[in-house]
Amino acid sequence: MLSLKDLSYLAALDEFRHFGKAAVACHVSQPTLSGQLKKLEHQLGVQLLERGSNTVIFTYVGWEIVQRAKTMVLQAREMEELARAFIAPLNGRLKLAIIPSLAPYLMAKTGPTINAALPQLKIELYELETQELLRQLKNGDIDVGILVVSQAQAGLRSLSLWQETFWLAVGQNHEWAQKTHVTRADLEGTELMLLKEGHCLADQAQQLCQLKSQSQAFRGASLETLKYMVSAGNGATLVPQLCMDAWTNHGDDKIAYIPITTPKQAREISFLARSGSAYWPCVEALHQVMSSVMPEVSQDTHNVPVLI
Amino acid sequence: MLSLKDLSYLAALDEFRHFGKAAVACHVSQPTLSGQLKKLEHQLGVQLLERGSNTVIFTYVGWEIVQRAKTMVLQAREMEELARAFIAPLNGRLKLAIIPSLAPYLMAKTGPTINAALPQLKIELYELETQELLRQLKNGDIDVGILVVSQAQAGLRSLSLWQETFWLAVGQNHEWAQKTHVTRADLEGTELMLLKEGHCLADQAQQLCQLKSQSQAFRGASLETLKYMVSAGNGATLVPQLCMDAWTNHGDDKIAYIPITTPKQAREISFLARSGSAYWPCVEALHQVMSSVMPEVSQDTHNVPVLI
DNA sequence: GCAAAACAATAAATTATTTGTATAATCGTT
DNA sequence: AACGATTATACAAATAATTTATTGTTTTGC
Repeated sequence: MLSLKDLSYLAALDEFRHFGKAAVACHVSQPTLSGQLKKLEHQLGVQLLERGSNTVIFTYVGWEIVQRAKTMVLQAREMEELARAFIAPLNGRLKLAIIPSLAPYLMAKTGPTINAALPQLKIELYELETQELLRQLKNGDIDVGILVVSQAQAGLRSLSLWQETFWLAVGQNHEWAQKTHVTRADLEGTELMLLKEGHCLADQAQQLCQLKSQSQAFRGASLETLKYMVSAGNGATLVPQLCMDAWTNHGDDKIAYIPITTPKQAREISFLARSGSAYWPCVEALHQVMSSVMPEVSQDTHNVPVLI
Repeated sequence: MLSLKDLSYLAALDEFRHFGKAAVACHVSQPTLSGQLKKLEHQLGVQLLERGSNTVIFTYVGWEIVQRAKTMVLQAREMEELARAFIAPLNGRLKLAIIPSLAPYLMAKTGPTINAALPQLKIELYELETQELLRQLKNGDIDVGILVVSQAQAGLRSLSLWQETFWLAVGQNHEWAQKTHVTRADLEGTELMLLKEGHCLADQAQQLCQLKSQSQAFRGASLETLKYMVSAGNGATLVPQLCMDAWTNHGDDKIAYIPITTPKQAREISFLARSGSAYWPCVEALHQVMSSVMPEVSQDTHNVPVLI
């Protein structure tokens, strides 16, 4: 197989038209360059040069070959250059997926801080439901996921980010609108509006309410949809804390958010990446930055039963 | 320096996503491929792959690199392909220069035969005066020359093509128009119209007429110009045989061509190429084809004093 | 002309690299 | 916990690249 080194010798010879000088430029001895070019000619099966004691003349094929050789040597240099630009671990490109019930609120909250702390890190953000997220994470389509990890995943490594409490959201005119808190017992058997199948939040809510199967008439495509349903007085839903924060921050007072106590309910948000991921330093850095922005986890929620 | 072979290993791994299969495709053992890719990563200073026992996932840099690697491997193949197309010696491109007093007539006479006999040979034709022709021949700007060789040239090899006799061309009304022949003695001291300085034909004519120095009022830029001068009755000139053949073939009867005898005068036309030329087989083939087309050299012109 | 210099080719020894075989380690699966 | 599939490692063997020293030409300078 052709060797890039030999091609670089050829390119140097084209530049200097002198074996000795070309050899110096390539940091090798003259016999090396001479011999390797002879080998190259043998490999290609054509005479590239006419050698005179005082002249180096390229044949027509030699000229054609040397042109291509130069571009290939250049490409090799560019390849090394490209790699060098990525040596710093946080200069890379990270494909990050987040579950839909978390993505917009988490990124809105942490995005600016991430950009400030890791300006060189280019994040490609995906919004994927748990199963698809795990699939893509395993086959390399994405590099990191932020999701609710129910069980240890083979080949994946996790880093816990936060415990996110659940709140009950009802319209202003809802019968529970004035409640200061609800208990888990209150919720059992209650009909909540949930997200479509596949969203882990739906599973979590069902588990919380002890519902056997989902016979709900309405299943929302997104939390934003559910928000409009609730604010219009159409029943209640369960929202994660970040989502609630985002809504209340926008001064949306058509919805009452009621804390769930006795016991407080939460889901554990984790980073997940492949065990051997080259991006692990990246993941750790990102984890640290995000952690610094997350609200304190109240003492109460520690060691609560964590939902899947 | 990066190795094309390693890049091909990387490309194969991208194709199969499996070290073992990629190794088979590259005709090497799995540890070889494994080791060389590790070396490649070390050379580039970046991790190209995430290795799992059941997965091969390219990092972002790895993906970028492998794309470039594929194009480079392809280019190498194309380079080999290109060379292969030139292995047949007569498939090349030959830069041929001919002196101006010969070029148009020689190519008109031999061109069709050359094309028929060597259809794959691409000839780039140049028309150069002797000194410039030798210079370009030596530095490789051209590969073969057809000219009148006065003396052996260092580093060049010649092949005799033909001895071309000279004829005296005069207008129909010239005092010599009815002569059946002229002798060398007749010409001595005669004023002939010659080509510009640098044309070897001018030197040859001067030598023939024993003129000390050129004080001619008119010196033609080309034989075609001289032809018009002569046909208009403006004196005489010396033309080489091929030129005369071409003219008479066109039925130009305003000019009388008078053979020069006692002794017959001729110039030796030769091929000249660099001693180490890769095109020598080409030159020989071309020489043979051209020879077959040239007029027979009459017995008389053998061993005549050959002009420079 | 002849000696010296310049240049590339060659020879032989050394060093570096690539490769293969055998084996170990890892991970997921049963 | 053992197995199967897959990749990594160790080490020896083969291959290739490189160097120094030398030779053979050609050019140059006297």
